[in-house]
Amino acid sequence: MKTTEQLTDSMFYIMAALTKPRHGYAIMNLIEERTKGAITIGPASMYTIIKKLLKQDWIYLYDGSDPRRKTYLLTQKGKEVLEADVKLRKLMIDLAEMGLKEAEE
Amino acid sequence: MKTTEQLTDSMFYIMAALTKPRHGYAIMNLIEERTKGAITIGPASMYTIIKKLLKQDWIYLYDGSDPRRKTYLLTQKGKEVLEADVKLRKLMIDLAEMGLKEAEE
DNA sequence: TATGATATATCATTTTGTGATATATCTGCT
DNA sequence: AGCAGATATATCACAAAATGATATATCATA
Repeated sequence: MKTTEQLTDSMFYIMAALTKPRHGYAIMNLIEERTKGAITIGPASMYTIIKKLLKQDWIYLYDGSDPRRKTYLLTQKGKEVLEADVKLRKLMIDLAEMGLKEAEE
Repeated sequence: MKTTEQLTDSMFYIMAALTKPRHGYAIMNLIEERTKGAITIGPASMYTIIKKLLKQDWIYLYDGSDPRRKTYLLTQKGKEVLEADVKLRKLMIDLAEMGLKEAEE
């Protein structure tokens, strides 16, 4: 799938959680809670993706004073990328729903 | 990312197009058109994923009489999987939007 | 003082996605 | 008739992404 700059699902979920400063472990729990366990991101994925997001400058280390609780936050650029992604995702969801409705008739 | 049975983005896009009988090439074009080129799925991804969806019984060969135009359609199971996925995706989008709104204040 | 929760990290493997390429038909143009 | 470009499917070899397993260390509490 090629896009202007589309996020993978995991990236999306993590970035969606980083509109507020949070650390990796908190994000994992947040996602699990909010989706009632339907979506789980384990530590391997979590920290791998955080690294990637840092490299892209979509998130930054908000508070690293305590190495056991490093919080991250979206950069301006990251916020924009997330916003654009939300739009695209909404579009595809609308289309899927339209199709599903039709299919029921 | 572990989920009950979460679709990857590409799977989602393709399945969303298969609420009506369509063949691979048509799906590629449809996705490109509908997203104004923002999302592109090339032939390699397309036919690889179709195979996978067939194996999962989420789609089936709707009309294979013309080998140059094989149309596929969601199975009942596939429809259910897609519906569940739409719900999850909507949930995460809502959360992302909520966060983004907060972040602007 | 042991147990479970909190927290981060990485390696090796698996899973997923894709660029390149091949093949063949069909349509419209000259 | 001959050719170009669109239509359509397919696969291989590689790249990118995600993850299970594992390791490490701290903190709370029973």
